[in-house]
Amino acid sequence: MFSFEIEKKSKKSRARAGIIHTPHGVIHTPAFIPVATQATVKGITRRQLEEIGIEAVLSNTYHLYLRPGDKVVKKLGGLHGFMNWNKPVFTDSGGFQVFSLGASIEHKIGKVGNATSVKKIKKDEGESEHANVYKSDKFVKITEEGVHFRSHLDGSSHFIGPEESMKIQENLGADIIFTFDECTSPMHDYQYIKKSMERTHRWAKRSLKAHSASSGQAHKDQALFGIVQGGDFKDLRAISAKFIGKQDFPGFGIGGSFGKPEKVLDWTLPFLPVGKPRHFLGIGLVPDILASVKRGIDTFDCVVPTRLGRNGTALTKAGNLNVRAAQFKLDKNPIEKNCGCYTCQNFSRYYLCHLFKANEMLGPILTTIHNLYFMEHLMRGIREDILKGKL
RNA sequence: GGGCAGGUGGUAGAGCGGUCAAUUACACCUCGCUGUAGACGAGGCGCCUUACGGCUACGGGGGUUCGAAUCCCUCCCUGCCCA
Repeated sequence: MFSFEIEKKSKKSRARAGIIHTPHGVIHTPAFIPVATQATVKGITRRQLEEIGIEAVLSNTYHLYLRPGDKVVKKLGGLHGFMNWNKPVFTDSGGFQVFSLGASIEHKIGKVGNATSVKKIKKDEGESEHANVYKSDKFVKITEEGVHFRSHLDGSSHFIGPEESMKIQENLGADIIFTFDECTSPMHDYQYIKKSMERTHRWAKRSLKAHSASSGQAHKDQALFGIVQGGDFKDLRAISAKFIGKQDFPGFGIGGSFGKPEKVLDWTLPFLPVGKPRHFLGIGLVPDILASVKRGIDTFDCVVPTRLGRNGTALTKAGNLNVRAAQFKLDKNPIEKNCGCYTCQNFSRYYLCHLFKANEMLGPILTTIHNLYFMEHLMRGIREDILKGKL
């Protein structure tokens, strides 16, 4: 049921335009896949996604396992039935949460490891929303078997290893699923990242084995992508790409890229089979996307367009636009001139500015619509360029 | 006319002799978000200064004190109650 067809390979770069076929329809690549962590692209309805032209979304194993529970989702028709979305769905394996609930917090760093996004974790005085549950306990403990988690919802203990992740993802029923991996922190040293990568390789084989062994029909329809790790080290990336690349995966994910993603791709993509799709996990800044497509990436997922939209920043060709800024209070222009999105066709900056100031939920909704439209049309433009031989 | 209670930074509201340019919240301003613990988070928010520091401020005026947003007197104003 799953297949990848390359329509055109660029002669100017390693870019390619293709079509991913899944049991729930096709994805024209290169494509941006919006993130729908909790079985919803935050603030956006299915109709709005369809109007924008979104062909697939990416949900999350960890979050849905905790709530409402993967078995509940299965009972209600899998993710497609549950969220009434009959187009392709990806699920991340929960591997990213090993990082975002683990090293990201321990190292007190933001997800790209830069000093400006340092998060202050207030653990003792119940000052933050999450503090009262966790106190000083760690959220994550990693062993060879898998990962012991503490739920961010109620503090309860859980375990997810490769086999569990596969089972949960089978229940969720996405079209494209990922191996259980550990996404390492940029703050980790070489030795740790090497050790972690090797463990991720063993987990990849276990994921593959569990996936192949499953007798469920839903599982048979799922394409399991292997994930390459290796941090910010050229040799580790090469080792990881070679190892994962030779396993019998129908596609691949490149994870753990922080900072300068192009570099990681240069170290990785040459070792992956050309004919299989490559998904760049978590990457979605516009310059990164252009550079990545040229290096042979087919799909991306990233929270940036939706999170920025929700937080009042609109994507434009001229860069980020802070819709909340006082300068837009009387600005009658749309977010972006000549933008065909619903938001720009109907509303001005002054209105969006007001919605955000007034804390009205329509502000995040409209800005998210615009940002997703911006991304979708960016990708369509890129695809056109590849097909026309311009990129 | 009498009796109470009050007048603090854009707003609400702490403080009740020094550690007060003044807790906190909201508002306001700026910025940040890369496989979503995120409709979140950070910083700023009297005036001058890059900073050190200086200046003016807790209704007005006067006083006590080494020192007052804090105590006293007086005036003005607000609210409630009684005439």
